[in-house]
Parts: sequence; structure tokens; C-alpha cells
Amino acid sequence: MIFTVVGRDTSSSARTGRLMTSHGEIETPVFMPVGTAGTVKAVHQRELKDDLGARIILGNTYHLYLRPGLDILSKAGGLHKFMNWEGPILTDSGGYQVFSLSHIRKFTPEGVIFNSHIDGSKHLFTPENVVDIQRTIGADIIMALDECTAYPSEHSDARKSMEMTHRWLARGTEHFEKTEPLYGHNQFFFPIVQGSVYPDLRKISATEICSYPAAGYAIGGLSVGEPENVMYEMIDVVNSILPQDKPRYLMGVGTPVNLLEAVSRGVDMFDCVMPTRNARNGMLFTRRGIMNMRNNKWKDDFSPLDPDGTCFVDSHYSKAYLRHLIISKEILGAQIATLHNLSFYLWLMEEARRKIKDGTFSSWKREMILQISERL
RNA sequence: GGGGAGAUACCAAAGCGGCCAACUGGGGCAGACUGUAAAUCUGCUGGCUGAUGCCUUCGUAGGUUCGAAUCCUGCUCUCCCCA
Repeated sequence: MIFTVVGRDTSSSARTGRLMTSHGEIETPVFMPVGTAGTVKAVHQRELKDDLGARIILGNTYHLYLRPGLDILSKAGGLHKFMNWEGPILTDSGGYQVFSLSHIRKFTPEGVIFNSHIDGSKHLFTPENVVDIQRTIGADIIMALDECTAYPSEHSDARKSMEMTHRWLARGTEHFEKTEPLYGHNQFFFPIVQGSVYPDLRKISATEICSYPAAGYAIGGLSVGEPENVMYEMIDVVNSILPQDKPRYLMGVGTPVNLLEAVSRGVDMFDCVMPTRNARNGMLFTRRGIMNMRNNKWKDDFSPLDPDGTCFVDSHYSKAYLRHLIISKEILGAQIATLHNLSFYLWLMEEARRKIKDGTFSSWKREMILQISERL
């Protein structure tokens, strides 16, 4: 993968760049909407592409492997064709499910045994077969199997967890190198830094994963409950070690403020369920602040959803109408709210790229954070 | 006209002598949500109070009882069956 830094902020570590994949070019910093099960929930692929301008989306190894399963994905010719998404896709390895489904998993020397959350059946994930599964899915960027260390964790536990991630990385990398993409387009394999909230471990981990000549590097195990300033500190520690000329992907983060703080620390790629999940739960992010659409105060506010918004739903529907839809649990409410939130996240990154190029990123960021933190 | 059943908080509906300011569901109000087991989850929902607590409530008016949403009597209303 070719990654080119095309602009740098002068007063922070923020940079803007271009990332080439077989399915198109991505400008960074970029937010990648999460589409766990082969769908960004509540958003049509055409809306994703045409209305939102999303350039790359996520899928999830664990979910797609369980359903529809590899047989179907293989017959479909990969996830791109299956879901009719022509842009780049990144798949998470299932490492996060090792963490979030911890009560139905068991570690073995080989890998991690899971009980399916769907039917309870047993499945084994190994650093190797997770590469194979992601070959079958056919994502442009695939992730190493890691363990997202729980927070809080003792230093000794965090170290053990990190070391397992490193051992898995060695095996996963070897397997990745001796296997081939299945659908005629390139795939890139990203290792993941762990180390919990311990700077010494983060340094060890970042140094370790940099010893692999990967196309890009991910920072995992953050925004799992630790204070935000600790997360920022870890990003600083890791980014001081990760190579300048490779994309950096902060996994699972985060709030709009988190994104801006991480961009200013040199992060290039983000994904998070927050804009989509919170949308379905009635929470809207706007450049003037956060709105809980279920709140009584919107019931007769017929003004546009978001007068500053860039998505057509922002000017075509009122706050009162969306509140009605959300409260009535109407499907359209989830659709409108999700379109809005994703368009806000994508706008925020687009604007960040522009400000980095302009050389005004830091002052813009400062002002932006004040605005978007308001509770409306 | 005769017989029967019932009236409980915003709605529905438990409770049938003290553990009841009253189960539960809905509705309402608010909060949470960060590589999605989430169109989910949590809290509150008579009044005053930070809490303990106090005050006013179970159609209505009386009565029995140390004590009543719960037992008795009258009244009002609703529903069902027969004529």
C-alpha cells in the first residue's frame, strides 16, 4: 500500500495524507463507518457512497464468519461483491470480540475458543485462521488477531496480554506472507499495538510491531474505560515510535473530541460505532454540540435538524419530526439520525484535512472542541 | 325489571387485614453508549426532603379493627347475562 503524507500541521503532529488501495484512494485523516455484519446499520450502500461520501468502511471477521459464513462469502466472490460496496473495506480480526465476549471464550496455546453468541456453538480463532477468514472476506486492509486488554489491568497482566498479542502477530504475519489474496486485489495486514495504560509497555509494543514491515499500524486497547488524558498520553507514546511514513489507525475511537485530539497527535484512521449506535439511540452530534433527540424540549421545534449540516436530512427534516420518529421507534428515525451523525463525523475529518493543509488546524481544533462539547 | 361481575396511581393490571406509596407492563422524564451479542441498557415516575422521615392516596360516604386498597353497610358509576 502506498501512503503519502501530503500536508503537516506546524503546531501539532497532525498530518494529512493519501492512502492507495485496490478499491480506491483514501484521504486521511479518515473516519471509517463501522459495518460489522456487512452493513453500516440503517444506511443504504448508495447513501453511504453518494450522500455521505464515505470512502472506506469496516466489517468484522467474527460476525461475518458466523453469519453468513465463509461458504457464502466465498461463493459471493468476497464481501465487496456480496454487499455491493465498491470502495475499500477494512476488517477487524475478531480481537475485539476476544475482549467484549470474554465470558464465552477460552484461551488455548493454539488460539482462542469461542462460543458463538448466536447458537452457542464452539469455534476456534487462531492468528492464522483469522488471516484465512479475512482472505475469504476479501477486505483491503485486514487486522492481526490481538487481545484488547481489559481496563483496568495490572501491569503484569497487561504485559502477558501484550506478549500474547505479539506472539500472535508473529504467527499471523508469517501466515499472511505465505498466503495470497483470493479475488485479485491487494490486501494489507496491520499489526496492533497493545500495552494497556502503561507507557513502558506501549513503548515495547510499538517497537515490537514496528519490527514488522507492515503497510500500516494500529493502536488498540484504548477507549476501554481509561481516562481520556491517559488515552491521549498512550497515543503520544506510541506515535513517537511508529514510522512517520505509514498510516496509523486508532482502533475503536471515538467521540468527535477524541478524533480531533488524536488527529493532532498524528493519527490517520479511525473507526467507531458511536455515530451509528448513538444515532439509533437518539443522540446526535453536531458542530454546535450534542443533542438527545428524545428530550422533551425538541417536541415542537420545527427548525431544521442541523442548520449547519452537510447531509440532505439536516435541511429536509425538523428536530420535532426526528424526535417523533425516534420516540416512536420508527425505522426512519434510525436512518435519519445515522445519516446525520455519519455525515458529521465525515465532515469533521474533511474539515480537519483542510485545516491541516491551511496550517490552521490547531486553532480550529481548539474552537471546535469547545463547540462540539456543548449539550444542546 | 331480574341476576351477576367490577371500580387501584397518566393507561392497563396485580394486591384481597399489618412486610403497601402499593408487583408488573405500557406511557412519560432523564441518563448511558468508543475495533457493534445494542433500533440497546439504566434510573426516576403522588407531594415535601440531601437522606432518614413526614404528609395525602386504591369510586364515594360511613362502619368494624390496635391497624383497611384489602372486612361490613349505604350511595354513585361501569360491564355482562336474562327479560
